[in-house]
Amino acid sequence: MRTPEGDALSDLVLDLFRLDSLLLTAGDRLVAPLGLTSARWQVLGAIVAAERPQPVAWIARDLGGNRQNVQRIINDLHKEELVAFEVNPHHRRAQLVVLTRKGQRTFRAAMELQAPWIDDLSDGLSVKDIRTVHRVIRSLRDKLEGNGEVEESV
Amino acid sequence: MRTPEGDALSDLVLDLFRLDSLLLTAGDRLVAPLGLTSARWQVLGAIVAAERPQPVAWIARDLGGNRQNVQRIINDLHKEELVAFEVNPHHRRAQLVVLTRKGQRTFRAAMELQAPWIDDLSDGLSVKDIRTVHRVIRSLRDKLEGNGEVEESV
DNA sequence: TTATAATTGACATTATAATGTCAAATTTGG
DNA sequence: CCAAATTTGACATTATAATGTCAATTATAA
Repeated sequence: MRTPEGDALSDLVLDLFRLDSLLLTAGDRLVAPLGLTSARWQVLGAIVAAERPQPVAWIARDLGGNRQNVQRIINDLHKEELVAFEVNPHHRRAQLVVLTRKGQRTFRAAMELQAPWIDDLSDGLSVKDIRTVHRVIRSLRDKLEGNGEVEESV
Repeated sequence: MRTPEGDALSDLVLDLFRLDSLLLTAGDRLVAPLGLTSARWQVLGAIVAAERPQPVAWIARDLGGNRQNVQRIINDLHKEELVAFEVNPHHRRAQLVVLTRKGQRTFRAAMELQAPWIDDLSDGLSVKDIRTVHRVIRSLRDKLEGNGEVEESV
């Protein structure tokens, strides 16, 4: 009915869902003392990771999340003064999102909490296997992101 | 700051989140014609996977989801006559959840849609690598589920 | 048996996420 | 320069998920 690869991947998917939910919950617990959640942490991370300040819609695209939700999260972060908006020379309405001092401190604190936690979580695994996992995950991700775009050759 | 394993795992996590969300969305699209969603499909799967009919709370535990949400989903499935409740000889209130004929047909139809889809998704990957991924995922899952229970030896 | 704790479904409330629409602003193509 | 398409943030609505509480029921232990 299915290929051996399809079977193996099928077996994997449910555990993947479960792991995802466990990671989110663990992340929530980890950074709760900082007033963060997994979602907020991820948004801060996307802002840090970007080379230059971006408007909300771009950050949402980077995250693969939907625009309105990311907007809400960033507005929340703004209320708590973790991010600020800067004038965008290229767009009057779409302001650029940057971390405030407080935002930088909070993000750094989160990463400092993360280090021992992820070290412990990875204990017993080999870098080689983790890389294999990463490669497969990326491959699946890429395949799913190429939304069946059958590009018409002009 | 982090071990090499911790670093590698860190790199992995964000892609894992993204993949998860892509898989859920793809699943939603796949089974939408059947009136299902990823969440409903998963609940049906848990009912099928269990050896014997279970009350809602047990299914929720199997799924690692929260009880109230699973209850809501199962009530929805009940309204659409995909599941039915049976008297539980061991508990007056906690009825046993079973699939109706329609539920069985729908679940089977979902799996038939899934087969070619997952075959295609797994194309290009080796069973060996997929199994490695599964093993690592399971290991992480187990570690996160053992909620720091420092069992006291009596 | 009795009392104490744990489980379970129902209900209510809140939080988060997803979807759709709109007007302002920008970009694109001519 | 102009018109059409796209992007963007704001807003509203709905859907889904999470959290807390309660009474009924069952399980456990004394």
